[in-house]
Amino acid sequence: MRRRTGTREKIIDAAMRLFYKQGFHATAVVEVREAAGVTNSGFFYYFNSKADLGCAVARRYLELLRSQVFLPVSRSVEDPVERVFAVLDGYRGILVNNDFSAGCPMGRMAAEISEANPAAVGVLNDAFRVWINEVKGWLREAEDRFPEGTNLAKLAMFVLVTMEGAVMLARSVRRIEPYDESVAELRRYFELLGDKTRRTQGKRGGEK
Amino acid sequence: MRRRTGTREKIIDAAMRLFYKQGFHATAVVEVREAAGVTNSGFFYYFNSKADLGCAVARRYLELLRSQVFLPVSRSVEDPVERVFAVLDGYRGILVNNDFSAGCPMGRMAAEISEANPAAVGVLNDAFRVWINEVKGWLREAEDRFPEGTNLAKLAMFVLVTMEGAVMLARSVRRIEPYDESVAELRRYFELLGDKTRRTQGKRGGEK
DNA sequence: GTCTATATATTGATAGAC
DNA sequence: GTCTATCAATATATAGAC
Repeated sequence: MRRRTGTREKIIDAAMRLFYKQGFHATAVVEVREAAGVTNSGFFYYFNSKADLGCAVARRYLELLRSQVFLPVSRSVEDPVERVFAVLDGYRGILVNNDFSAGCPMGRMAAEISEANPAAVGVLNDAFRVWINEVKGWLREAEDRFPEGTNLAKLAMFVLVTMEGAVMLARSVRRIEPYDESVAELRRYFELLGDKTRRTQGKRGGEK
Repeated sequence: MRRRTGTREKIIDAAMRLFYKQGFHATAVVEVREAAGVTNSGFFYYFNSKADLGCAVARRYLELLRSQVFLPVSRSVEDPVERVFAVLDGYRGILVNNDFSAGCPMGRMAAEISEANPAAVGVLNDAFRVWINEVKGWLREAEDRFPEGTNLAKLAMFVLVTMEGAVMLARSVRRIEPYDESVAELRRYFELLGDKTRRTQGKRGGEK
């Protein structure tokens, strides 16, 4: 892990923002280096290629997953199941705060570069694994609220899939409703599975 | 609606295939016109710009939705709820038949061009609406299998969201499991909502 | 309506001085 | 490690003959 200051970091930072708002292909290297205040050669001193930058950005997404997505929620929300929905609420915030031009950075990048940049895809897939695993861990903390034998890994993956699909649709129609309604359906699924949690309750949360 | 033969149609056809396998930005106009066997000027005689082509392709997706996705399933599957899952199985086929380089053409395009090409986005959003509406219609045929007051429009949208998210993840990891498991979770949700349909049954299907 | 030829702009990437 | 200058390739798009 590298220091957070420095030119290289500034480039990754700028790229990250541009990529998740405009997409990878739609963003030129020039835009990135201008946003970062770096000269052209400066850029290619730090990165061999645009694909290389893509990898670095993917790795940054993976890092930020813990510090920006999961850790804050872990600290602020006690109930494990409510943590899951708090994470989903975080992605909602990204949508509305960016006027629906950005959703899930990882999902957007994965949708766009799947085949062309195998290295970056590998990192993104690691990130998806981390995402699912974290949610699975929370669900396991509350496993007695789900039916015997419920596959929590698959359920966690389903949460990710719901989020990604909902983000895509909401972004396309530029309205939050598809997102909110999808989360509501997911919530209903959880309830039908037996989870009785409600936003204020937390009968077994936080025992970690 | 235009004739299916003719140069313009050949271009749209070629573009459609390239776009949903490589993406819109990653596909150059040259590739499209070469795949269509059309000269460069020939291309720009029929389309004002690449964005224009994007619109035409989106419109084609919308057309094909009825003829290629919903109509065949309507004819071959009797039970309305099973029709929904038969459609999902169709997208599964796209994934595996293209070795995970293609999933849902509409979803891929929507994820990529959201802001840059408002006209195409409009068409895609129409297509999403048609998709949801068709599924909603099927669910309504089986509405007595769901709890009183179930919002079938939202449920239909949730099916779309699940499919899109699952396609994205399966495409990224190049494995079918995330897709199959997501559909299984959706199936479980339907069961918990009260639907008792099974692949062979159809206790109330096809009364239309 | 299709061809050849070409324009123009932008792209990703390099060379070499300081 | 950062600068100026520049490359070669690719991109979208146009002109004008037939």
